[in-house]
Amino acid sequence: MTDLIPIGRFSRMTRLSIKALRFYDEQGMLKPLRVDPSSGYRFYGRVQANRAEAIRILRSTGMPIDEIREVLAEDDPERTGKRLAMHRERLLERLAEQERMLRFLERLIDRGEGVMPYQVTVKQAEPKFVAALRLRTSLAAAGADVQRGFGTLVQAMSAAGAGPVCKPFVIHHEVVDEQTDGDIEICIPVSPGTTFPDGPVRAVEIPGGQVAATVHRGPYAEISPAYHYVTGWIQEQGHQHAGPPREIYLNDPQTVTQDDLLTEVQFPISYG
Amino acid sequence: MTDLIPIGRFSRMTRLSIKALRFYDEQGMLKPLRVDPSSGYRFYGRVQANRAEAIRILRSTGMPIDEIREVLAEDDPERTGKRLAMHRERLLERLAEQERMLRFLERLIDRGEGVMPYQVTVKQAEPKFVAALRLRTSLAAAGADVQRGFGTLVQAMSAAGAGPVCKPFVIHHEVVDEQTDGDIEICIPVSPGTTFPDGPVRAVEIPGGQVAATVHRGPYAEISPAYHYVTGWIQEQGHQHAGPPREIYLNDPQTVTQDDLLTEVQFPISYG
DNA sequence: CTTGACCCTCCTCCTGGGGGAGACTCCAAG
DNA sequence: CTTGGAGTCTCCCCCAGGAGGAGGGTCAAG
Repeated sequence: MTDLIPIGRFSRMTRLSIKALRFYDEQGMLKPLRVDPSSGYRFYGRVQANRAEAIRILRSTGMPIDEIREVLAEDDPERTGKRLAMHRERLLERLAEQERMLRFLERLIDRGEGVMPYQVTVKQAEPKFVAALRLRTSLAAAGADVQRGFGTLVQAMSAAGAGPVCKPFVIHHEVVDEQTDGDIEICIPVSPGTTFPDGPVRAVEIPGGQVAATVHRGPYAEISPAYHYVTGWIQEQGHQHAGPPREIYLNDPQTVTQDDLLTEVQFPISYG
Repeated sequence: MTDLIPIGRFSRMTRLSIKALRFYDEQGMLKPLRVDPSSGYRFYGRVQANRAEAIRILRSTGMPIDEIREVLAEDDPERTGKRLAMHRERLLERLAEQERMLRFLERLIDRGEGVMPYQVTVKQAEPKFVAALRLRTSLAAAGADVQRGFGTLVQAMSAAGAGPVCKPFVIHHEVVDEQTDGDIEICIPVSPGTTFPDGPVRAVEIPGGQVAATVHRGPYAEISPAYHYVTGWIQEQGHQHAGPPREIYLNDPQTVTQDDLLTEVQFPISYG
């Protein structure tokens, strides 16, 4: 009646490996209906194939064992639903992440230029008169801080009756690492002579000069290769660094997608 | 000039953990420029940040270490492109797979009926006169075999001037397991009295009777829980199996998506 | 000279099992 | 009753891709 199924047949029924079944038993998430005390043989009931299948499906979505156990232990279907929804969110996030990386790979393939598709050019940067805001930030907070910084600048500029005359940029006076925060200066070019009342926003003249530059296309988070590429190039050429690097935002995150963002990285150099 | 960067700073530059860097060194995919022979200190060059970044990105898409090593060792950009494209294909496949599972989860959530959303009903199945084709198949080949079987049946029926009078179905005379193949009978109901010339297609009368039935919604590959659910239910109720189970295809894979496929699973029973 | 920040090697641990050794156990046929 | 083959048991080691920590050497600044 309540026929008992040995592990091999149960394995074939549920398409879970024998090893996996024993593992799930050990983990307490799928205990056999009966374990023969003398031989140690595991015997499952048909009813359990059900639960086994659920485990298989959840595992195949990458849900960790502990969580599956919890999900299956949940009586309240509503809470089960919530858990599944949470897992679904996580899956979606990972999916989106992977797709971003995938598109990055695609770009690499499309250009057919190997793994590091940057071209460094040397050019003469003009001196610029800017509205500037100087602050410290960490890599993690940089995105939000720069965003807010530009907001502050735009407000101050409109109060001073000035408009942007050229692309905005950021000067990295110190290296901004993962943890260590660093000193950066957020700049929007304005017409020379513009003045600002006392406050965080100042009018500054940024000197020009020879720069080594390259353009990064893609999400801002992926910009570091561009930096490394340029610094590597400078070293190879035997040039000297001659000032803090700048990032010039060639287009607007509001109007193009992350993947099409263009950021120019400029390093002032002097011929060694 | 060729400044040497100790592992900690290089780790911050590349956002690879120190552990990971040491591991990559050991694996021979990112050897430091110089290793102090007395202290064992690793020193990297700026140029290597480049390669490190590539490794980080490839790893974040889940590419295994060995493959990254090969990709980076490739000189020919075309072959590199090919490799990346292959990896991209694999990523896409996994992505699609995960999305399928995700939709399955979604269905579970939507119904809000817990993890196993099946309802078993008992009903009286009518006897059916069918064009039948009997063959052996394995779980792996079942999809294609059944597809072809229906093709053969339809041909024979049109040759005999008969049309389908009701939904097609398949009888599982033996359990079809992962490896072991089993005996199945593919059936399309036709008007009683239809005859077929000698050949694989025969006219058969399928007896009716009491059946326990449930409907599976979703890809055919995910149907096994329905089977387990019904057999479990039959056992709980104390009924007896009274014949091989049938699958009735309620809609057409040509006209609806995999996710909306409806398959009724019927087990003939007798009250124990 | 000391102190604290770095760095080294070596060891164990994690997840989710896979592979295999060596020993029982079960069932059916001879 | 025996024998053989298939099925099962436990136990141990292995995989990727590192993380975490122990115990000890190094380096530069104060």
